[in-house]
Amino acid sequence: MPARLDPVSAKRVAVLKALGHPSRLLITEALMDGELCVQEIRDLVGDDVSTVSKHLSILRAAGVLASEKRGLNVFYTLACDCFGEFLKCVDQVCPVPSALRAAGRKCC
Amino acid sequence: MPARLDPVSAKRVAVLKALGHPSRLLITEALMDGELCVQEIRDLVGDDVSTVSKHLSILRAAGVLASEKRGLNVFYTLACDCFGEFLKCVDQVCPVPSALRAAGRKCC
DNA sequence: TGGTTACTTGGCAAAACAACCAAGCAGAGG
DNA sequence: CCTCTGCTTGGTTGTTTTGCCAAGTAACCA
Repeated sequence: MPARLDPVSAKRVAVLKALGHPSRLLITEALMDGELCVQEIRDLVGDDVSTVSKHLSILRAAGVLASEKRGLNVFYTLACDCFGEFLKCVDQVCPVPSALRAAGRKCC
Repeated sequence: MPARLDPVSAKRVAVLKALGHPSRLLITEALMDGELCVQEIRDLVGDDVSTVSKHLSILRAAGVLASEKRGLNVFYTLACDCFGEFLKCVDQVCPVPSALRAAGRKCC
């Protein structure tokens, strides 16, 4: 990575990298339906608890998730309500044939 | 990756992973100002041409970029006009203190 | 206090990724 | 035809990531 990255882009990379993993995206998508504790997330993705915990750390460090400890459990939630909108944006970054774009059709 | 991913999420992961690299994000951001050929991109990121070419392959495979050969040059462009909107969405997936969210303030 | 549950952290081996060099390939122009 | 430029592909090496096990920490309960 020779080129220096400005802080804004660096934060973007952190978020994108955090979400660019099958298990981590799955976790984040699941949290759109509400908070989950680590065990529930473990059942969802099927990995070892330690692996899940590390995934969650990465997502929290990137600012995607927030966590709250209640009793013995740690509950994870989306840090931002706009994640659904974000996913729509991801889906719109799509391979539209340039012919369509040249014809003035927008993909979003 | 034990849990099977549905095709939609798999595509999302590909896009997010492709953009979750400093050079690749830099390239994509630069293309918002218009098409660039490989040499120009090489000057931008400062990597070896072969490295740049591989980055571009990844971005094209993910559907983020499109390429067109004209003469000796290969020009790369954004596959979708909505990339600026996408970046806004990325920036909005932010670490807002839960206190703010609890108070009903939306981050986006 | 000791035990149990829930989670995190450290450490390690396997896998994936990144970046370089070298070689190959395709057009353009002698 | 040859050569040169622009880009891609193959190969190698070094780094990063991933995922498991084991050990450690924290909160609850008896």
